[in-house]
Amino acid sequence: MEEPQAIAALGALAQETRLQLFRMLVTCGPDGMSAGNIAERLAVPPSSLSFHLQQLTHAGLVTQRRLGRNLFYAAEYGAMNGLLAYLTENCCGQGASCAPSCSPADALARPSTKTTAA
Amino acid sequence: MEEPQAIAALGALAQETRLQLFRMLVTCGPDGMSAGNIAERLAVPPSSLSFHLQQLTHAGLVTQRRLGRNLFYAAEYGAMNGLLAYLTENCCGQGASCAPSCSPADALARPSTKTTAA
DNA sequence: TCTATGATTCGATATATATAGAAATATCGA
DNA sequence: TCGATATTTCTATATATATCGAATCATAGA
Repeated sequence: MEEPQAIAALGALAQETRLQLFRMLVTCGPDGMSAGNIAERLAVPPSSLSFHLQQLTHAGLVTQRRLGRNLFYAAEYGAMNGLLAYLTENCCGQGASCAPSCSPADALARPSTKTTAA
Repeated sequence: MEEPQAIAALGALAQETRLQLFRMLVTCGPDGMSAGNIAERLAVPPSSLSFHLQQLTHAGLVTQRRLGRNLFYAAEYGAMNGLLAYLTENCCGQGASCAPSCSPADALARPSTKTTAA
């Protein structure tokens, strides 16, 4: 992950509603959750939610998928994995051996992303 | 680390100047760097730098220490460690075994902080 | 105490972000 | 095609953040 992407991801998560939203999507797994369902659970007006979903999507942290009338949003585990890798590499001094890797969930979600992230 | 602290840390790092600043401090080690030195290296006006240092300090990511006329700022490895732990725990599904821990640098910088951070 | 230096705080301004109602768009089922 | 539902986009507004010159504060040395 490059610096601009890392900044985008950090900024996307640095907000209460979005952090809670992302955490919820993470627990939901790859199938994700519909926008309406999210709005209800988080008690956020639809238009506000849409704004936050857009922020997360633009940062590459969530993906969108339509199912009938519903739009399902799911956590992009690879992006979070990449962010963790970036932070770990830039926080632990130069030659330190820090083990980041979110491998279980990463493998669950998308095994191919792992190479690009680091 | 709790959610509000995590949000503060994420927000503090979600800015180009501050991310670069923090990365620089990380490479500097526990001794840190004087404000003037930072300002020169990052080519940022003193007042602007002061603002960013305040943001990072308030988020607990850096510490301040006076040496004569100079104020030295150093990376707080424990805070970054805590952030990584928080993100890892909230990104990797529920029961996944993700190893975050920035232990080498944490030990290098301040072995006592480890208990408070997590 | 006076002056120079290092750094912050103040103040003003520009820009970005967050909130949310209203209108528009997309899809489904009848 | 029409109405109902799901969701977004538009629009306005409030709030927060970023920038940086000028003024202020803190320390050291003469």
